[in-house]
Amino acid sequence: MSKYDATAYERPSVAVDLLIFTIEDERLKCLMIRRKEEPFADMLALPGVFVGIEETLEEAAQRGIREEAGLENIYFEQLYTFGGVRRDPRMRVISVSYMALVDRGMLAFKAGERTTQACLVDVEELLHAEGEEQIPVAFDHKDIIGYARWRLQNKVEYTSIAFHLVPEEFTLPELQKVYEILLGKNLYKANFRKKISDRIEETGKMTEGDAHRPSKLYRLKKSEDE
Amino acid sequence: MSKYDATAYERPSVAVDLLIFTIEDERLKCLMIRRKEEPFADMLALPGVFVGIEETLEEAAQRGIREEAGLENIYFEQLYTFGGVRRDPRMRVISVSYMALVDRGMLAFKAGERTTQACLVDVEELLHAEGEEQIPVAFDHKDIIGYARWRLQNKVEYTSIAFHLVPEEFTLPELQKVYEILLGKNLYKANFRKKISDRIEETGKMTEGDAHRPSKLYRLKKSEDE
DNA sequence: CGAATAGTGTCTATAAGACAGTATATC
DNA sequence: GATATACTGTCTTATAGACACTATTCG
Repeated sequence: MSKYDATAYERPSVAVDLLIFTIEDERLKCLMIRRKEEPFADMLALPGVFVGIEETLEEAAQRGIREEAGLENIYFEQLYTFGGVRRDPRMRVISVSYMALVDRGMLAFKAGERTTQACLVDVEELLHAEGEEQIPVAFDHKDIIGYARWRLQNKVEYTSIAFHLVPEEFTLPELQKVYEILLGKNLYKANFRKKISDRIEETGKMTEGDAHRPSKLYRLKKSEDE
Repeated sequence: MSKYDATAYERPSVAVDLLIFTIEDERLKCLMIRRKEEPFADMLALPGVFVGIEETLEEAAQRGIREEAGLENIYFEQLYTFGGVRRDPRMRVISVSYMALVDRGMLAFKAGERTTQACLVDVEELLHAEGEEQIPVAFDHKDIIGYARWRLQNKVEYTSIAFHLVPEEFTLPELQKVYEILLGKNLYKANFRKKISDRIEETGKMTEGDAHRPSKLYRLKKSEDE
């Protein structure tokens, strides 16, 4: 670091790309934007912002989440930094990706609706569709989503990250469904409950109005988390 | 991304900082450089290079490892990207950190010796020394090392990352010692062997010349790893 | 043979997995 | 009572942890 004068070098642009995940209709979805301009016009892309010279990476991510999704104070974490030379055909852009998780109820727009630009894209479809059905994705954003999907699956197993995808008060069947979606497999009720029992506490409330036995509402216990 | 013209913005510099870890004298050590210039003159710092405009992050990391440690083809992985606004008092520098692991035998310089600039610093000492004994570290590099230390401890538990810290052919007592150093606790021989038995294979060779029972030499089995 | 380190067998405790049963709403 | 979903008990299996024992080299 000491032997180079950075001012003499041509500098790349630094951007923050955002992966805002949620669960909708029992599917994992990612917030994406339909591009209006070249390159990749009319294709789907991750929302992102350039990092201001007086702004930390976290601040840039937070700003992006606010500007692109209208969200404040949601959970997010740095994912990975992508630095391929020709990721963006216009110029060199290094992209620090941040992954955010949010309960569907926090998102402003309604199911199916596409706001001016933003829409929720089914992650498995996007990643695994073949041939005709393949969804065109701009830049290297499909790779980024694939990496995030992988990390999410891993982190579900050893952290409480899944709790960010349900409301503050949730039922166990609801939470279990989120785990099943992220893990891609079904779980046994009894075992699931044993596993998470020490991370939750009862609210005293119950669900109402369903044509079957009501469910207890829980919340995440204080301490730990990630 | 589409609504901004990045060329209009002032751009940060992008550097790669390198954490090159090894085991020496049964201690985890990190390769560091004594700075000769301000800021932080005479303090220890992580080696690093600026990312060239036609160079991927991985290429920059690889180049740094070659230039600063004389190493080729060693294991490394991206760690985290640090983007605080005043990390470097001279200018805005965003640093993508890479963590490399190498067997002590691969490093050119001898124990205790300090090459022109490079030396091996005891990680626990650097992180936990208090008051008088505290080791002055430049920039936010102590935080970076602390983060790497934490990640290393986690990854030891669920990956084969520790194998990069021993020679290609190693004994189980030797490998166990590395695990103990990274985990910060002692392990039972029998249990350790059970746990890793399916990741290793015998070479057929044994250690020689010690005043006690010789030890079998193993190598990492193909497949998996991380 | 003693010192030193390498290597193994086995019991116990804890967690993961599977499945069957009971409970409580609405209609 | 039928249906639908919530919830619980318990057996089995796999894995982690603790400890005692045997093995092989040198001097």
